[in-house]
Amino acid sequence: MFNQRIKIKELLSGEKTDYNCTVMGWVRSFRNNQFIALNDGSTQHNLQVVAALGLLSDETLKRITTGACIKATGTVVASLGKGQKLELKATDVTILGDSDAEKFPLQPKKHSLEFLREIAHLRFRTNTFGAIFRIRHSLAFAVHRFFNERGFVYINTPIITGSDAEGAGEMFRVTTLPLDGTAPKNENGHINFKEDFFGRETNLTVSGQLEGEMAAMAFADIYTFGPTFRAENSNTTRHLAEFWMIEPEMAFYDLEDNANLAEAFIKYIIRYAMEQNPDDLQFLSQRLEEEEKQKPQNERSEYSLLQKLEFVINNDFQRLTYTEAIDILKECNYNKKKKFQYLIDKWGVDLQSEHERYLVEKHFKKPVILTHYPKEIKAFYMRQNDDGKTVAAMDILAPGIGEIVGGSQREERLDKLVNRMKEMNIPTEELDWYLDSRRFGSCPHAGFGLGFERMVQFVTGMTNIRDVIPFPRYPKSAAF
RNA sequence: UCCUCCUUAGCUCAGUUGGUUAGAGCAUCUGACUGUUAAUCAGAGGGUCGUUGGUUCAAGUCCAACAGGGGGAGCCA
Repeated sequence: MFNQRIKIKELLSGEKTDYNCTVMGWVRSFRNNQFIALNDGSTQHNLQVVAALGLLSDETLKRITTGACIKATGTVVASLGKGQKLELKATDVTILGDSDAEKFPLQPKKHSLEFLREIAHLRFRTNTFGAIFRIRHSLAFAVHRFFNERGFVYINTPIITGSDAEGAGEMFRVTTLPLDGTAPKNENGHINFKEDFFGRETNLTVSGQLEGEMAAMAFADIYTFGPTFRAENSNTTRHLAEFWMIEPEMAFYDLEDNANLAEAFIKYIIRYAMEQNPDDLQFLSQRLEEEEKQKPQNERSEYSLLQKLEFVINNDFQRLTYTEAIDILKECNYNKKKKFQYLIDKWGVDLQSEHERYLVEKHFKKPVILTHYPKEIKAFYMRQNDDGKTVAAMDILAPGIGEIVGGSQREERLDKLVNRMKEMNIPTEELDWYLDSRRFGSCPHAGFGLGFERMVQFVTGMTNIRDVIPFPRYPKSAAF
């Protein structure tokens, strides 16, 4: 009966003392041959297990090492020491799993994030990653809660897709055909995918949006939350080859409704994490402040992580159009003094990250919702505005992260959609099923995609996206 | 993919203008101490200086290529 254990979070949050219980967890440090700092992942805090001198054999004492898994039974008492309110006065300590002190890579000291990334299978056992993944869980849970409260239907869109016409990025091929050159060929000498498992070319999904739109044409409000794959050779702190994306799609929403939902959604899940994980956020906030102290003064941020989150949930996001943004950028000192690597000279250019950062971090100092982009730099399915130049697109830019949401009102008018697809050389035959939604009961609708890891980055303050997903996948890396 | 920086003990780092036997803290091991908070004190072990090639009387130190990592850019969420 292992489940008679009490979780350390529950034990430490109680006011009650002088009762017997059993805890199980992993040793963080062992001081003075008496004091075991024990963590079971339920909370940031360790439980101090006190094994009185003489209670345990020398042989057992030697096996209580950093990383070892133990079971401790005893009495919960008010602590005599200063660092904690409660502690467990042990009557018995059993070793469940040894951890060779000479080989276990984690020590009771600070490790670099780079080193921990190399031992991703063990980094869950550190304070920092414990906090990150408990917060990640809360955010994921809050995603479902938010949409459920609003009557959205959770739709699972396919991970293996047949459509290769979305143009959302490079894709990973899915096939069971042999790679040694013996794959069946057709009369042109190309590989004959009719003989492949699915009888056609298939890939891992780059977005569930098109399928999501089909469901929105029946349930009105839906969302997806699943893994997404991009085979781009991106080596940055904000890209992964495998990441999780949330894509709501709403019938009877225009661009403004869409932006309102996105803003409310982001604030809701941040607030939920702040309520559920105050200790974890406090820890990460302090950790960042210490890191900031290493930096020169002018590079330090004005606000702590907690202050930043507080500010975001209590203030409106700044909304402006692409055209307004270009005007601001054109007139700003950075542009005039040629501090931008890419100078803003004319309407129609795509914004570089330096421009997005200027708007968000220097000019407005808050999250920004940019709308009405030129149609040339956006996807085919976005609704064309009456000016003939722009589409009803919407990007949300977050300080320190950049684009966290990309969305739009969708083009619901069949003729306009087909024309745009032809202009952009997107084969309409491949997406005939998608066009059916515009043939049969089409309606105004909108949606967006939110990169879950980028959201976790924003809330935890982690600067590298590889540190907010348990086992990151990126070019030349799929260990574990 | 491009630009840039880095690679010295298990970890974090120092190592002078190229010059004898490459150092520290933590970790590990041995011992001491025992209400400690990354416990403390004493001692010990631990290195193919990322790899390969080059320059030189002499390379951890200079040069080149490759590998791995960080940061930035592009692609985007």
